[in-house]
Amino acid sequence: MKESSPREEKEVFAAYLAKNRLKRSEQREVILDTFLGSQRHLSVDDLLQLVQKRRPDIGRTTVYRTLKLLQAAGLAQELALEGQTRFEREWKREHHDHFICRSCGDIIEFSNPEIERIQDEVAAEIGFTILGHKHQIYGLCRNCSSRPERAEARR
Amino acid sequence: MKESSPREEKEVFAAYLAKNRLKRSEQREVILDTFLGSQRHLSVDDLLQLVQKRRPDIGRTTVYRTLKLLQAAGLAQELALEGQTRFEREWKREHHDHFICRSCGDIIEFSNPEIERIQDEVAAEIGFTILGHKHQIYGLCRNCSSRPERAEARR
DNA sequence: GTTCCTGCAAATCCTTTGCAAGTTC
DNA sequence: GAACTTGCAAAGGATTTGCAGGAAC
Repeated sequence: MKESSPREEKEVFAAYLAKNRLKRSEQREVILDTFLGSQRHLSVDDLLQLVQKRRPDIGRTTVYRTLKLLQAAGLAQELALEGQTRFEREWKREHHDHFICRSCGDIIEFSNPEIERIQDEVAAEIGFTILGHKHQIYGLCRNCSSRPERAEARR
Repeated sequence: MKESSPREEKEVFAAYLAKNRLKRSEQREVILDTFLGSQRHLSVDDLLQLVQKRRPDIGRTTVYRTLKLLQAAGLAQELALEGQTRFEREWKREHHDHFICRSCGDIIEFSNPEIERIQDEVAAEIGFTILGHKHQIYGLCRNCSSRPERAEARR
């Protein structure tokens, strides 16, 4: 499980900006820092709130725009869940998919080489070239499974 | 591969309406008919256009509302794709997932018991109760794979 | 200085909702 | 007639865009 350091990701971002003749800015730095500082699956609002704790004057628009840059730079990945959008770190992370708890909202990552392999086989059978995939499993996490009656109460 | 007849689905819808003390209407009939008449994966716009060929006075709002009813009745299922929403028939259809061609937009269904089985295993390992899942594989279909240069041109 | 950024407000896109008029039971 | 439906217009929520002022190079 190789995790890259935030340091490396900051360099990648700097390189990305340079290559595209874009400029660094205080805002972009704060947003990237905040994003890297949270290991969670953040919504734009989550990120905005965290960012504004440090710099209340940073606007939502800039967060949206910076997230686009992070995606283009390969640092962030968008997760389109039922009804909501989240972002997670992507740099040097192994591919993985997600379990999503419908009760508490928890997101659990998983990866299974078997599934990937079968996927490739099925694709090969129909001559399909895979560029990416989304595999989300919805249900109740362990905690919420054991408290079905009050599941919603656990936020 | 057991396919139910439109007839059966119409009865199911009628029963659903009756059970919920809702009323039948010309509009609902036309929308359901049109929906059943197309074996494709329809967007709301697709459906609206088809519906309006028959009854130009049926509004988009009614299509939205009727689709909700069809989902509630178990006749339609929403497919949340990257950036767009589609609807497909659900009644008595076996569970399946989708390949989506990013070039021509074609949607190919597939199902693989192996994958489902592994999925269940992985879920069991972490005590997760599966309620549903979404497995979408994006890429290029056979046709578009073989014409990479002009892929976008194929609509 | 020129080019790029930022935040705001306004614009989009997709979907839902309020409401008055029309239908179904 | 009471209850439900419809279509329109308006409202919502999420995301993008135009633009004038501000920062980076």
